[in-house]
Amino acid sequence: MQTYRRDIMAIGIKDIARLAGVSTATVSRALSHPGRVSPETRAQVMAVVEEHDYRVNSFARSLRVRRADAVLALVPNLGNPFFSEIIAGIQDGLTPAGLDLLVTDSLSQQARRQSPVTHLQAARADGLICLDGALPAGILDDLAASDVAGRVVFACEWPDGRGFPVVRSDNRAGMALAVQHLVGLGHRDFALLTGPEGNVLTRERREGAEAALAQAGLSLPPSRIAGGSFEIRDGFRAAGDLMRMPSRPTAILCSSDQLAIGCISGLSELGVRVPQDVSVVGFDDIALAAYSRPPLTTIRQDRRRLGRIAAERLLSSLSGKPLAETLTTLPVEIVVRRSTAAAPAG
Amino acid sequence: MQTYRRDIMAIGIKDIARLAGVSTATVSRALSHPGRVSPETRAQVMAVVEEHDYRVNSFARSLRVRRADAVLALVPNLGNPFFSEIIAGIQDGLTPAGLDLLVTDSLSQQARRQSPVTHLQAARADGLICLDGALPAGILDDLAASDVAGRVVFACEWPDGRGFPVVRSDNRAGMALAVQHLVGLGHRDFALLTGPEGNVLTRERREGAEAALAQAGLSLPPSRIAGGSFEIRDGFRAAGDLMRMPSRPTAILCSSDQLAIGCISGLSELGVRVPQDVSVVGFDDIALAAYSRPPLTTIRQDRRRLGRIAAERLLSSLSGKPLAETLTTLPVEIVVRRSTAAAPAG
DNA sequence: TTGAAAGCGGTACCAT
DNA sequence: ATGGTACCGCTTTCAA
Repeated sequence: MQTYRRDIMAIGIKDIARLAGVSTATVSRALSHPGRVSPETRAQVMAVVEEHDYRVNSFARSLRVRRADAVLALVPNLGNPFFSEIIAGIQDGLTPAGLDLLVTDSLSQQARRQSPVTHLQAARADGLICLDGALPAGILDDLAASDVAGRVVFACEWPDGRGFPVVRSDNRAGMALAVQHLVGLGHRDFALLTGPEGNVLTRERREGAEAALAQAGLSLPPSRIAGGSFEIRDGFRAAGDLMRMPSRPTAILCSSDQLAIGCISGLSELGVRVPQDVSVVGFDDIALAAYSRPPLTTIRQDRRRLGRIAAERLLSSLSGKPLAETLTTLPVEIVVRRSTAAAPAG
Repeated sequence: MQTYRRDIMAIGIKDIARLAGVSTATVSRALSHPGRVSPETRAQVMAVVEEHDYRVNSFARSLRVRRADAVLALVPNLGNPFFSEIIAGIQDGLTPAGLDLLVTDSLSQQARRQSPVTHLQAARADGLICLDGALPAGILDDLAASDVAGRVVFACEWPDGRGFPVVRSDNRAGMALAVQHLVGLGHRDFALLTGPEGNVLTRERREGAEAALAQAGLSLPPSRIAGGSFEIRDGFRAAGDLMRMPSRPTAILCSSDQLAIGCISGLSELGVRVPQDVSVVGFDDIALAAYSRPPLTTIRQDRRRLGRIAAERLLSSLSGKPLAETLTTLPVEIVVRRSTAAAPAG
């Protein structure tokens, strides 16, 4: 397909060996196992290495040691800024171990009619961190295959009942926090803006909300559930739908900050005041949450930490240590700002 | 450093050859140059390949063909969601060519005391797309070295006077658009919120604003220039600084949407109404811009397209075609929403 | 059209 | 501590 090739021949280990007056074996050792070489030899070799700015050809090395020193992160959609923090966290976890990060999104994988498993099988990556919980069953089967086992961890999202290791935020507890906050403020009429149908986060957050509501003796009629994606525009649209109903909710639980911001925007357009008329709470605590108007009350999940921990889990799994726990649930907290207030009297 | 290795031995080309009753050469050809193999042989080989889900070991292949089929994207900061659209665009440009995307940020590169050049020299990537215009001079020297020439393109940001190929938005024209819009609305008192000191975008946008202002017979006194980063919190802070001044601006040009949103947030806290008291315009048109309160008037740059074009430029440079132009400047447009209005009488 | 075999650039075993 | 060398898995002449 491609026809180019690296033009110039980079300097190789043989050149270094010749220049330093030692064997290639010694150069290799000086570089990878400095302890196994006499200090003088090492110094000698390193001098030549520095002088010529020699770099080990990573393919030759990987071919020999059967290791890529790279991890693949699979994101549902690269264009979605929500994932950037998690990716940054993954990078944080990988960097100390000297591993590289490969990134793709599910969309372009499909475009190439490839599965992320290809990368593992083709030895391009040692492991996979998957941020997409909605992979097709066929791909999940591949991922569960023995030759790939122990090289995959899910982060943030995950597929159900597959037994993969997963690192996630405590989505249920988060929604419970939101409900309790609102109930404490006197709210009784709730609505919920959900994420996409079939998404685990959608389900967990909904169930978390329903459970907490039930505990307060409240419930969520189907007519009070709207949404269908995590995106702003759907929050905007849902606000209209909700306000058009005969009995209006006084509190809206949103499954993402984007949804919440869109919702508030929609409410404003309709002349509904937040938080005087209705309170809204988000989920995620994205950077903008503190600066939207009004500043958003939301559930903070530490996405960077989530990414880092996922990377660390994968790394220890790769080095053969069995994971202490398959399911790691990170705590969340509520950040009360000004999009929530006491329920309007009446 | 790492001690793990891929546990199982994946099936190799020799196995396929044996199973199909042909030589490895034929298997290789059947896979890479189907035309050079008889239809029967090809079918025979492909059957075995499919059956065992065989994948070419990419390292062995890359070692042999001296090509990585991967491109490295260097982002200043992976955690910054601003870049995700560009990355997605790069992916768009790479996918049709079958190339993989490696991603790192400048921060973790430094942490590893590596330069992106290492990836190129170590043959891990065929080319580099750099979104960081503020690389240290030493690294830029490396990038300019002959053995790396033609394998680098800058996108969005770029270093000055180095002659690297760059793909960017028309930052000056964008600011000019903003100024003209505001001048048309009767504004005479401008302020500018800039990005970080030393950043090219900061400079281009400032110069664009100043030039357009000059053309309208207006100017921007130093006291009316604030900012110092593209981030929300600095927009928030700058709003305070600006409003504390004896003579207040009626229009604030922001070098990013983040800055604009922070600024509006800060103004609101001070009781200053947008757009009745002051108009503010952003730059970028991020997804949230349309949904902030008030919806943000801003300069739209097509970040996805920018990424895609950068990838395409790199690809053609890698395949030896000289670039038609070193500097590619993409058009921007103004999106008028509701954060701008006629200057208050007075 | 097909096969034999020589590497690609390292690493690590086995001697010394 | 060091060197010789087989080999990692694939691609690509070169011959047949």
